[in-house]
Amino acid sequence: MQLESRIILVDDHAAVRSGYKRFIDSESDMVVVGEAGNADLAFALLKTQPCDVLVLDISMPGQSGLELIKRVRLKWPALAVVVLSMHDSPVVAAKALEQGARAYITKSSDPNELILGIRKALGEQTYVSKDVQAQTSGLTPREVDVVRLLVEGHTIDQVATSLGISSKTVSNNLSQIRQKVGVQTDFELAFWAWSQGFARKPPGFGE
Amino acid sequence: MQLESRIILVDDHAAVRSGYKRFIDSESDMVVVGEAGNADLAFALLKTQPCDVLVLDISMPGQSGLELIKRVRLKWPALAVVVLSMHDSPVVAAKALEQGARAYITKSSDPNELILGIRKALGEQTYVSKDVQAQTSGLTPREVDVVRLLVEGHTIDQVATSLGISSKTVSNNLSQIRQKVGVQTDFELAFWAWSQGFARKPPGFGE
DNA sequence: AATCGAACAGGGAAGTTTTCCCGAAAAGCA
DNA sequence: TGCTTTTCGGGAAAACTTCCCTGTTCGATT
Repeated sequence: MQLESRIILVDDHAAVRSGYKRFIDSESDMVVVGEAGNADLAFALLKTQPCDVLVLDISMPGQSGLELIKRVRLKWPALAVVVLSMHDSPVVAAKALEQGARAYITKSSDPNELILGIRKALGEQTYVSKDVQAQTSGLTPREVDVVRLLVEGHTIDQVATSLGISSKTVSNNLSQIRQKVGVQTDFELAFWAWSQGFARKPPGFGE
Repeated sequence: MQLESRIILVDDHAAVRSGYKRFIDSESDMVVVGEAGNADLAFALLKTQPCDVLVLDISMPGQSGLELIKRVRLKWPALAVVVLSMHDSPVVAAKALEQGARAYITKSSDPNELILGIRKALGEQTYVSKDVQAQTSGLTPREVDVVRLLVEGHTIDQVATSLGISSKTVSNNLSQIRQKVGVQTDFELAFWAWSQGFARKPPGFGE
């Protein structure tokens, strides 16, 4: 395995690509090795340029990103595909994942969400950006943050530190989450989160 | 689906079979529809008698139960197989599950463990009797009870009630369990338990 | 521009739980 | 029949949860 994960960016606006490119390249272990402005160019590029992750906008003129995913997955089934989208709709996200995408990130998300999505995709996990997850779960984006970190095995204090808020607030959040989700115990919450696709497995657990 | 699950019992001691038969038949939704004293007879019986669960001793004269499982699974891959065994060894249990058994129950277990194992097997879940689970997990049998109920979504009070002990004790047990397992939070414990095959999913969660 | 509602952060206080420590009864071995 | 492990729970201090309430911020109306 090489040091850096090679990424190809597909988006019809060159300006958007360059913004994301700058951001991705600033990650020490990721590098953008190619760009394309539409589905056909992307497909052609993939034939000559090996890469680890394909990041693509699903709404492009010409062939849609969704179709491109399908085409790409037929030829390179193992390639990690991360979808960028303007829409924060759970339905669209579900379609993308159904088509074989590993992550679905809205463009209005913090760019770090894209990085996180890429990492999850590289690790063969799936990821949906916070705003979309908030909708499907009925939680607020912040609550999504909290529950995600918690079910990954972090303590309340660790979550508080990593979010830069007090553990009192995290505690209050957790209460609210339990309320909204309708569970009594953290065990139930863990399985709920799991069934929602929040977290696959906490670090260090097999199967 | 018929009202009663049809069960075939395989064990070389007729007395043992009749003991288990009586116990199984006393369950309102289970019925023993056949018995066999060795692997070959069992195989022959299966050809003529449709059934839902095969309950068999793995240590029998002639062809071993393990080999019978393999043979049976080749011909009826969907049949639920529950293994009865004298050995409380995790290694033997693992071998049985590897061969395709859904449950592994020691003969020294409470007969209710067998019933539970049959139910889990019918539900396409796996199950290992408490004494074996205690060994693989490093927990005491009681702790296994507690963690099992908890991760299935019961509250501490519910667990206390259903075990007939005080919730103070269950709390103390849970602390001890967290300690032994080496986890900080209930979320981690949930996933640990899951990875150990303690509980599949709590009631009411899909996928 | 002013307003409204939702999300977010966290303090206070009461109540509950956890944790740690300990002792006693029961079970299980040897 | 002793010896060890397990089980059960009390007590006390520490920690956490819950409920309520105050402010702030921010995006969306009107």
